[in-house]
Amino acid sequence: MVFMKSTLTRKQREVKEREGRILELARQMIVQDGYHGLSMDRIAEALEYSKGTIYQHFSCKEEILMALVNQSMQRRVDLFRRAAAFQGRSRERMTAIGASSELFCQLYPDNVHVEHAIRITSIKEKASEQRRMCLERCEASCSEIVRGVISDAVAAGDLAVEGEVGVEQVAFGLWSLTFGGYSIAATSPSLANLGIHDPIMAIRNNCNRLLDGFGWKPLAKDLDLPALVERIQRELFAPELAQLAELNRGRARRG
Amino acid sequence: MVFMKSTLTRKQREVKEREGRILELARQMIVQDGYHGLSMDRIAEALEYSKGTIYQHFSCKEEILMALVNQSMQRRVDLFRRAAAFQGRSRERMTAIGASSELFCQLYPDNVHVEHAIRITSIKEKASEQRRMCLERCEASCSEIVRGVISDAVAAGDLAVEGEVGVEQVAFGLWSLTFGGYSIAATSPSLANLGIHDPIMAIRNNCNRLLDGFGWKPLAKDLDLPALVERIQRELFAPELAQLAELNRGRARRG
DNA sequence: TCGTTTTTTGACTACTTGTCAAAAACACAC
DNA sequence: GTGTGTTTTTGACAAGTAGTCAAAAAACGA
Repeated sequence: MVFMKSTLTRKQREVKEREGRILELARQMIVQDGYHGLSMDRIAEALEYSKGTIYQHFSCKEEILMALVNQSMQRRVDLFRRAAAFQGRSRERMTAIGASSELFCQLYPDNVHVEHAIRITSIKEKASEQRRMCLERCEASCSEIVRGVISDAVAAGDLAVEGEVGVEQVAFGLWSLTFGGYSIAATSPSLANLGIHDPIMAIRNNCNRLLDGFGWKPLAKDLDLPALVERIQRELFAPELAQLAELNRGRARRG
Repeated sequence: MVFMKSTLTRKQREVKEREGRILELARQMIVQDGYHGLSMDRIAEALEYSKGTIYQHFSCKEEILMALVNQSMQRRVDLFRRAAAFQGRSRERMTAIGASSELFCQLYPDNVHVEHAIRITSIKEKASEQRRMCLERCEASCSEIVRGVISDAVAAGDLAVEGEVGVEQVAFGLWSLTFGGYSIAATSPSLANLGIHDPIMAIRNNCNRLLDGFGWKPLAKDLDLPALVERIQRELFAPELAQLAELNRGRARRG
């Protein structure tokens, strides 16, 4: 076949669509019963295909995990990129990245579980080179975007790096704080008992304290952060906010 | 038997000793191949007991995980308690807790993996009420110790809490930063490529930046932190330091 | 030495991932 | 429609898990 009516044959589209359904179901399974709840047998049964067909899409369980995490990570990179392009001072741009991170975690709450899963077992080793590279590229992109903003801050004289503190130190601090915070929030059911009722705001606040500690100007007290975040959301992430509102409406309806 | 020669019969001691061997082996398995590498069959085979005997000690895999984590957590509580008793200003005492945390992670590096594992699958649900309670008590103890020092700081006027910032907020910040930092350090092999060559020092530095951001006096710049940490280690954790040195010597010899 | 209690065993069930030869579905020429 | 070659789908199969339980073995007490 030299040329095709569409970019894909009917069959190919069908297969693609099935792949999506597999991933969707896998995501649900992981959310419900954790990594252990993900079973190739049950996927095949639920989708009314034989196991062999599922294995034609994903050569092992780990491939599904990696596909899921890559799906999310690509969206995260997109959000980060748009955030870093925010017009303003370096600290405002970093606030935009923070806002995009919050949005990401709210839009794709399942992702926390999946990301946890790939960090535990030796999943990366079993997955294909291709999928591993994809994840690495996404992570590198995120890291680079963040470090870019930090470097800009240094260049603009808003942030002083000296001695032990380097661009990487700041990036690692933010990464630890957000990754740790969201992980705890997702896996510690009794966080409210410990006095944290709004984890997202708590994490946002902690990030700002950390940046203040690094002396990144303007300091939090010199910014109207609520207004800034509101503006960022409005200017950069209007579609995502609408999507989130829709999602919450659906959740409220369901229970 | 109304009274016994020893507190335990010979048989009971034998059983206790075996339980220790099971846990030791399980820990090794988890370190080597992650949660997936832990197999009841293989434990039985390696220890030359039948599976049934292993199941007499631990009714399921999750019980082993929980036993391991409890083992570590009890040691952590002990370290935290001793750290909080350090004589000095509130921030110095918090530095002592930080030092104890560093020590803990170095003495029991396997624990990071185990703690990760119990956070992922629904292990807590499957484990016995007893073991679950034990873990909860340990976590509560750690949290309480940290919050105690923070409260003391507030009472002494070294730290101002107002508005959104409460004692819990500071505690959550430190928890996120250390948990996240050590998790990333343990599971991201390429951290050095990202410019972080000494994760422990990086995490320590970040914690101090965060506390500076909260305005916890004396600020890092007004303290001789290296000297303080050295003093804390010498005064409070001499035995653990020796243990660690021994451990490192062993590691150096092996590889 | 013998009966009783406790401990240990390994075959068993029910599940998992992953493979692969054979069967079914499909595409296409005539 | 019919025949033919290719692709896709299937489900029985191997090899490995967790956990159970009746029966065998060991320990104990008299």
